[in-house]
Amino acid sequence: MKISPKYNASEIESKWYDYWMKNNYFHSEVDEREPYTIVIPPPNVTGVLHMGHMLNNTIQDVLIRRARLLGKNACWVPGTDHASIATEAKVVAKLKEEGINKNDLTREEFLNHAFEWKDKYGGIILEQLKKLGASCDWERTKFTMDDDMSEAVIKVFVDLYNKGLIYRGFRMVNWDPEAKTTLSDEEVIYEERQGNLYYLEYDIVGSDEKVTIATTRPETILGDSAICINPEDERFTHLKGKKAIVPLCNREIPIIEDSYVDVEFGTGCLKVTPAHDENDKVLGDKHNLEVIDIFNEDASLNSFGLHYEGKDRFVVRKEIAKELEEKGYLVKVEQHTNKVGTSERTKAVIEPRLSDQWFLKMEDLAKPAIEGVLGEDRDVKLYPRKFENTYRHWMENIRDWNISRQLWWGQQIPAFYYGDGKEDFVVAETKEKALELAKEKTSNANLQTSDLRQDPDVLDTWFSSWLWPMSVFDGIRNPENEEINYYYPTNDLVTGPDILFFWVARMIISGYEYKDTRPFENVYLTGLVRDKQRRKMSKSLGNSPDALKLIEEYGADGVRVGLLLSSAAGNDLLFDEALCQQGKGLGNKVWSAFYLTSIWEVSEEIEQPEHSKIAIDWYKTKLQKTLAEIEDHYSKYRLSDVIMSIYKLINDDFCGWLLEAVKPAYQQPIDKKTYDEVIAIFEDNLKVLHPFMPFITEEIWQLISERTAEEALIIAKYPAINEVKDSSIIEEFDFATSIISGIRTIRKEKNIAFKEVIELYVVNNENSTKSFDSIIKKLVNISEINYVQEKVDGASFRVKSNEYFVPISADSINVEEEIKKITEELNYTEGFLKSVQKKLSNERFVNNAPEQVVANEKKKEADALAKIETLKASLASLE
RNA sequence: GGGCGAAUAGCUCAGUUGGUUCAGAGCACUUGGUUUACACCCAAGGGGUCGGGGGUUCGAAUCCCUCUUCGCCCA
Repeated sequence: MKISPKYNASEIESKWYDYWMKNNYFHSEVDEREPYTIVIPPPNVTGVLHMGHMLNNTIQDVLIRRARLLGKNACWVPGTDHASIATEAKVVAKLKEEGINKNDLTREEFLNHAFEWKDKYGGIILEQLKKLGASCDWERTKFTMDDDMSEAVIKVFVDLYNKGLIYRGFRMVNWDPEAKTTLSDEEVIYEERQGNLYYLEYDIVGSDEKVTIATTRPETILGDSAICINPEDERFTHLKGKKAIVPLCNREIPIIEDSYVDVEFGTGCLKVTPAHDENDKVLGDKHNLEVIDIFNEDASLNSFGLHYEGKDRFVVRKEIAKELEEKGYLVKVEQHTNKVGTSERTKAVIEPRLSDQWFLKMEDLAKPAIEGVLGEDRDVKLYPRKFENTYRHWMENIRDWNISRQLWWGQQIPAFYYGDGKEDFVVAETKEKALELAKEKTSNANLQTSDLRQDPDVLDTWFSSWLWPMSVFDGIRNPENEEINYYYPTNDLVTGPDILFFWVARMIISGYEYKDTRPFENVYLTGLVRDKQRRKMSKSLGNSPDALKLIEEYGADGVRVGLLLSSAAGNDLLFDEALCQQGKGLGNKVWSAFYLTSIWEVSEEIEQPEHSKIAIDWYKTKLQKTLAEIEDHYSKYRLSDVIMSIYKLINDDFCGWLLEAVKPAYQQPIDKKTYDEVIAIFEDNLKVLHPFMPFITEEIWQLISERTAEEALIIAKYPAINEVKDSSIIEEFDFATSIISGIRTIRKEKNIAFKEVIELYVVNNENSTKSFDSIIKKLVNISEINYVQEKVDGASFRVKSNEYFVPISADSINVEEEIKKITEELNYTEGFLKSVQKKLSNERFVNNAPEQVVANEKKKEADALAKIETLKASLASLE
């Protein structure tokens, strides 16, 4: 068959993806083989592919394809996440564009719009993953709001409630005034903001004294319920037991004492606003203070805001500062930098707010998950291990999880209210069951479903995704079904460290709670993808390359290799398109090597030449050694080292040395034995490379010979890995390459063209093997290698104590230069010898160092001595 | 403010129990090379006080102390 000398990625990639799909290689069914399972971290249903996904999913695909080649039953479950806040925000924005206000819609109408949106844009990202080559089992695609998935979520909620782990609490929560919802602590991003520190004077009741406090939020004085001083602080002793008057609203508030107050900060005197600050809330509870909430749900002021009622908090901050100044309460204003919590989704400044929420008690649930990861047997292993510390810190300080969200998009909380009392509700999977429970609880047999009002809030998205590894196999609803028993626990999880707590830790918690086992064995935490300036890639910066364009330009194979080349687990990846170029370069290299073999004419007539036989023997050993190395890297999840090893194997060893060694002269045929062996070796290389570059390897595999569907590369058998017992051939080969390098250097220095045949003379002090002579002769165009006892006139170089000579015409020999070169080498070697001997003459070294180390130093000494002999002899003959 | 981690070549990073991987890889750079598979190529080469200082040791990139700078998480 005629092979094109150039490789065209885009045509070939879609061809093979279709072929794999058609033959159903990605699909997995329960069978007798060992399973290998990965569940995808479900991307947001409305998301588009970005660099982080590309990295993530390439890693997963490498692991899955490798498992497939190793003969395991590989199952990669794809899917998407309903991402309640993000998706609802997008739908609200889209409706707004159409002139529709969410508040004018019923819940049902809104959800119809949302599902319409989801059906239209949902899953685009999964289509994009196909372009990358992701070999997911698409028949298993799940969505966190599929009916069965939602059922599982509700079932778990009810179960946890019945176990007494879910409770309703009036708590300080993070309130997003723009989305009008609570956020979990993890969804709040703290940003450093430049603000002001306002120093305000409060009058003291019944005296002319005043007290000055410092605050960053003057608008909250209207919610003040105390002034707090440190009991140790002598500056304020005189205020103990007195009362202060809040400016503007003229309310009297007590002056309390608590050691919580930092005497160094501000004036050492604190105003307490329990409704609007978490620490103040704690103080308030302790000292039994009044709670005065001055905000509406959009963070504008309510009636406690006096004449500021209805105005936004930031407007009020400016205006009230002005009023306070005019009325003489404002002493001074200082510049002050503080950390402000903002919403991850809407970017709005979050407001601590007291509200009714649902919470999950975490402390006891977390215990098995702490033991699982940090216990001695490391039931769940994190890669890289440095994240164990972060995990420990979080898990040991875990707080109850606020699982309710004031949204419509998501699983509605299955709590049903039948009255106005705080405890007038029941929790059940369906309204019918709820009615029964409510009848029981109230002893009112006349209750109707219409008397029940379901809690309007939905559950936090993570409350559905924490079940993901179980629920995709229906393990919650049917805990003993065949699939969950076969595929669960899954093997590897690949995700970013930014969701170690949001998601990974919670899956581990739910796994131990509901299956009494880990959800996965290994967690590979990838780094974040950053640009060359180390900035996080983001839409707003516009520094994220278009993923699909990259694939178009470099091919999916090239992009995959490019991404993995520089991404050690847990390290951020500084993305540079040049890496994709390197990936594409490897593809070209492989293709071009294949093209070379395709144009050879094969002859059964000729014998296998010596140089081919040796080169093939060497490569086979080298391959075994590299396979073992690769195995080791895989076991440590060091994929960038795996691809680097493969890169060097193919680029340097296979193309650079083996093919050069066996390549017949121009337009000469190659012997059949060598050809067959080279092709077999090529096939092994393709198998090793396949997980990283699935497309080009399958293409070449199928071009090498006609294959049936059962013989496709994607399901081929990975090369056997045998222990290398004798690696002397590799050492001998390395010695030969040093000789080849030496000759190349001489050719370059002396301007001897490659096509000019030269002779080589050797003084073989090392008594090194001659078996590589044929290869040396071929690779550096030498007519004859002559073994001699004495130095020969010409250019020279040394490998260990061996000396090599290339005779050249007398006028191009510069004796002085030769002497200088040899003298330098001699000086260096003598210096080296001296340091070695110094070590060896140190009694404490010889007595304390391990035998192996001492023996090695002795060998270094002997080698150096031999080399010095050679160099001195050379010098003597030149002078 | 609390916790965790990092600093090695121009860049990105390896370097496991202190000595056989001990100063390394890839990229970038410099120089030379194309009738012979690949210029998306090949070859040769330069380049680092292992962040600073101190200590332990026969021996330190590696262990300890300290300082500096940076990153991440949490409050």
